[in-house]
Amino acid sequence: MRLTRAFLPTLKETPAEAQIVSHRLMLRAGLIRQTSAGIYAWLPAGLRVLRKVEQIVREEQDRAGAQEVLMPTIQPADLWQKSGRYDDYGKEMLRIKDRHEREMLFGPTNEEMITDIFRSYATSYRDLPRNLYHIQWKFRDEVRPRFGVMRGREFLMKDAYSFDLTKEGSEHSYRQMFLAYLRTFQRMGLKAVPMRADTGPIGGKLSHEFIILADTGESTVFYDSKFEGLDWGGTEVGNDDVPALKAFFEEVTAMYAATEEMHDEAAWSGVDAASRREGKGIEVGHIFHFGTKYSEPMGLSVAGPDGVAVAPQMGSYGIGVSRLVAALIEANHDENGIKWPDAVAPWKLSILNLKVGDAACDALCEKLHAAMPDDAIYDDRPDRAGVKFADADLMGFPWQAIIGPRGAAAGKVELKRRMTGEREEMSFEEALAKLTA
RNA sequence: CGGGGCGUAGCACAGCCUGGUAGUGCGCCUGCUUUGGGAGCAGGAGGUCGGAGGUUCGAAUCCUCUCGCCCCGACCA
Repeated sequence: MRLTRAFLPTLKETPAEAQIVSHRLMLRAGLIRQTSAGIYAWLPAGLRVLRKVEQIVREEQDRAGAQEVLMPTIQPADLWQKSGRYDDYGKEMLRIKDRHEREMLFGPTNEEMITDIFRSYATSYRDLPRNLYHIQWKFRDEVRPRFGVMRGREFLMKDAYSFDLTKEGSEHSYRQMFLAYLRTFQRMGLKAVPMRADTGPIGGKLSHEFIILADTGESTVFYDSKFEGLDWGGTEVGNDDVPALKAFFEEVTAMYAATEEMHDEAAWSGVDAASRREGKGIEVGHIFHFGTKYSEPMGLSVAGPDGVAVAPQMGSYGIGVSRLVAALIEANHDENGIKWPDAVAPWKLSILNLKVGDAACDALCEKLHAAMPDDAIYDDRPDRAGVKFADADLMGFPWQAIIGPRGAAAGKVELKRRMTGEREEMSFEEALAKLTA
């Protein structure tokens, strides 16, 4: 993509409404545009990041055996009247009426709807277990939306729902998601720590929040430093290997991790002093086991092996996909802008032509651009070098190929790594090999 | 939902107290010079001052109502 043709508006100054760094950078780098309080339009660069985050989430859900569906944003009120939450949910639920005066709502979550859908088809214990998820826009009419997409009213969420015959089965489903979440966040280059959590209004007993560590995070967290070195991606635990997954889960949850609210000084003092860590974090995921809280009132039951009807055990598993985009920036930035991890960068590379019009520069840039048409932004604007450096740093492309008259004459490309600031001059071929490795 | 603040050009702001017909910087357009970390000079475009009503000869400015947005606190992916 040529910058002279792209819709990638950057701002030199920070819009007044933005308070936190991710919001400021998202506005300055042209990722999002506010349309009203807590509601944002996603511009090309922001949308590409959102899609990449979404895709990683999707792949790890699939890997864990969950199956994707897509439920609507608008739901009928009667589903919620059945579960009893229509009244409980309060003003946070956006209620609307259609032209026939039917009561509808913009879904804040989907327990009712998925239970209703599943109920229509599941009749036997042989239909269990199942785990269904979707990635869909939600709306919660927050009293005070703030921090950009970190706490918007409209947000993109992945929510999965598991159905099991027994409590033991449901706990296994829970652990599958637990591992999937650790893998998901790690793939994005984030350090995530699972913390035992309050179950809140959704109900149930078993619940964990996933907090990613970022110095600018809102919540204070206490955790064992062992979390920092763990590699979940390499954890080979089969989805259906119940004892192995249980052992894994118990090993991880045995390590101390708690948010301020759940912090236990007695247990904390039992952790080796040298590995006690206190930091800031952002909640990006939350998983719950809640038994028959929805299956019973919604009338979901299947015939058990003995022919007796059983209400399935359920769990729900959320990841704030749009919030993750902001969280990624909170965890990866400096004074010049965003430093996208490779896995989620909108484009892998920015090609900086420092002297548009110079035959050698133009030729080398075009050649590189042609080699990576989908992964590169070619800054072919007739602007000064400083402008291009500033914008490339702001937008946070993992690699910058800096091509100026001096190097270009010798066929040399200077590669800069945004994350570390390292720069190195090399031949075109070497550069291309590095970039496509 | 309680408390506070702000709406003036694409962005950041001044002007308002003390009414006299709108300004600065950045950005944008044209030209010349410049050219490895947000250039210089010259010329130019762009705003019914959030909206409605009122006071007044005259309202960005004073009054009333209204809409929107932001911040602090209680709640949440």
